Amino acid sequence: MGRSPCCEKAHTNKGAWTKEEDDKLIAYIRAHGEGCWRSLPKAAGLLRCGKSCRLRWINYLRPDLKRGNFTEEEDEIIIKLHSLLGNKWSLIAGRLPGRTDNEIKNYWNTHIRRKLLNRGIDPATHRLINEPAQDHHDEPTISFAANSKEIKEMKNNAELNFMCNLEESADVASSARERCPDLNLELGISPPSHQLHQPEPLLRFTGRKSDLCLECNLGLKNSQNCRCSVGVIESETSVGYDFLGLKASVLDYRS
DNA sequence: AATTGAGACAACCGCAATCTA
DNA sequence: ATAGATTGCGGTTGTCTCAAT
Repeated sequence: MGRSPCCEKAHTNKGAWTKEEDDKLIAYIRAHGEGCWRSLPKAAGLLRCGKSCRLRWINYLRPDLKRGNFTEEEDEIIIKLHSLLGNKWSLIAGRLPGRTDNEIKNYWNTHIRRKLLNRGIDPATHRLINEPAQDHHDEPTISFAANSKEIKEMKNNAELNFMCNLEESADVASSARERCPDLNLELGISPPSHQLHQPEPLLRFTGRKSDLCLECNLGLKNSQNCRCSVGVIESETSVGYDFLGLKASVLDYRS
C-alpha cells in the first residue's frame, strides 16, 4: 500500500501558470492568508495541486520578493554561505531577504558555479581545483551529519538569527534584542563569540554587542580593516578574516 | 529565414520532517 | 506511542528565449 497522492492528479492543471490562476491565488491568500495548502486550491477555485500553489506563491507571487539581478555582494554571500552550509538553499535564502531558495539554487547552478570554475575553484568543495586532496584526519572537523539533533538545533538557530536579522535598518541590533530578549543567538552559524569585536552600525549577525558586522562575519571584508574591529586585541584580530574561524578546520557538511 | 545549442528559470517530483488526532 | 496527513526541501526536468551558424 503506497502513500496517498498529495492531490487528485487527474483533475489538476500542470505546467506554466496563467494570469487568471495567479490572480485567483493572490486574491485568496490576501483574503485568507498562507497555509493549509492542501485545501487551498479547492477553496480558491484552482485546478492545481496544493504543492504547486505553495511553490507558485513562495517563488513567484509573494509581494516581498526582490526579483531582478543578483548583486556582487549577494553573489559573495551565497558563495560564503554555500561553503558553510552546502546545498541548504532554504537556509541560504534565509540570509538573503527577498530571495527564494529556488531562485538561489537556479542562480547557483547557472551563474555561480561557472564563476567559481573560472576562478579555478571547485564549486562543490570550495577548494582550488588543482589543490591536491588532503588528508584531514587529524584536523578538527565540523560534521553536519554527526547528530541530527545538533543539525536541527543549528538550523533552528540559524533561522532564529535570521529572524532577528531581517531588518535592513541600522538599528537592527537593538531592535532584535528588544524583540527576542531571551534568544541565545550565540549558537547560530555566526563565528564564535570570542572572535567577535566591536559593532559596526550596519547589518549585524546576531545583535550582540561584541559581534562583527555582517560583512566581516561572512568574510566579505577583512575585519582588521573594518571599523567593527576597532579596539580589539591583536590575538583576536588575527582571525578576523578567517570565515567562521575555520582556517584550521575542515567544514564537512556532506559526509 | 531556419536551425540549433546554450543559458535561464519556472515548475514538478519524491523524500524527509513535522504535525495532529 | 503511532499512523496518517501535511508541509518543506533539494534534485531534476521542461520550456522558453536568444545568440550563433
